[in-house]
Amino acid sequence: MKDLDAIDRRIIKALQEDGTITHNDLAERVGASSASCWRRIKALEAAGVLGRTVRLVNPQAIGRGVNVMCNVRMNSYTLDVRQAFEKFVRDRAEIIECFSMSGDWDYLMRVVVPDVEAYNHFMMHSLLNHPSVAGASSHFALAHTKYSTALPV
Amino acid sequence: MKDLDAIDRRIIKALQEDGTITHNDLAERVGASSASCWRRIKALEAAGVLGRTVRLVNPQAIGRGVNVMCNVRMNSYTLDVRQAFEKFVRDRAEIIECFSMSGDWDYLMRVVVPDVEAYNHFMMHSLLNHPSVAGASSHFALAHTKYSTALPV
DNA sequence: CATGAAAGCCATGGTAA
DNA sequence: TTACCATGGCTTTCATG
Repeated sequence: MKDLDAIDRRIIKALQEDGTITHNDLAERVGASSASCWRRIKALEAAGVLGRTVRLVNPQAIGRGVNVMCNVRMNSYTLDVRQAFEKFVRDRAEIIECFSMSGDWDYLMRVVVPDVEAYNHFMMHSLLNHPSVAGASSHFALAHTKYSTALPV
Repeated sequence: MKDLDAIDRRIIKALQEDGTITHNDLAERVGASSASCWRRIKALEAAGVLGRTVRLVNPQAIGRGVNVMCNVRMNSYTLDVRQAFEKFVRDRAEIIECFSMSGDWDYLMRVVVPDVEAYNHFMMHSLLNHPSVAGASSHFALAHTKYSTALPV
């Protein structure tokens, strides 16, 4: 973990908000020269702090407005059972996020689908058919109150 | 909701993976001309399909590697109580995502913190002190199995 | 040693045919 | 769709504190 000064933090903050900002605008915003920003960005990339630049898409606009939180329990805890499930998770594009959890359930996933029927299909034909899965419990989101990709710095 | 042809879908897919791709590379990848890509992107932006371009940051590298899922229950269901809570959520940078939920709890939040102690502080001094909040239940993530910002198209 | 100023190259976005 | 052009951003150099 790299230690960051105030200007590094401001650079990270700006790039998390807008990945298209030019070095000149960035320089003005963070109070450094454009060349200095360039060098700092390179260093932050090399240190693994800054990752990919991605374009965000409006879920409603492409008919993926329904979010479901799905808790999953494994039917055993051997490495291969878990790895098989994690491969399944990686391969399914509708599973946006997945966490291995402490507590009553083994995994928590966020699944995006067009509608309830599509979720039913996902559950019945994909998830619950998977040999690693012992059970699942789903909760539908009523609204997406907040969504951010920016971590506090 | 705009209807998309195959090329639109490929453009969205590419931009979700790499927001820095040039129109020329994009054109080659999706099988259209660069000018055509440019026009389609403009139209997708105007239709609200394509949103911001953001830079992703490695949570571990900046000391925000601990994810906690926090279920929250309101102490009443009037509009102002909910709005006060949602403002709180927006204002706290460590709350990355928040959903209004069906089921036993009213909200589900993902909170990123440096360590367990910081989460304790967040709970005791911020969340549980909030006048809208009746109770909360937290679950720690052991691993971030999958994280994607790309919706299926 | 890192920074800021300056300048050139080149790739890119935008346009016209 | 293809070709072109001008804009401006990226990258390097160099002097400075």
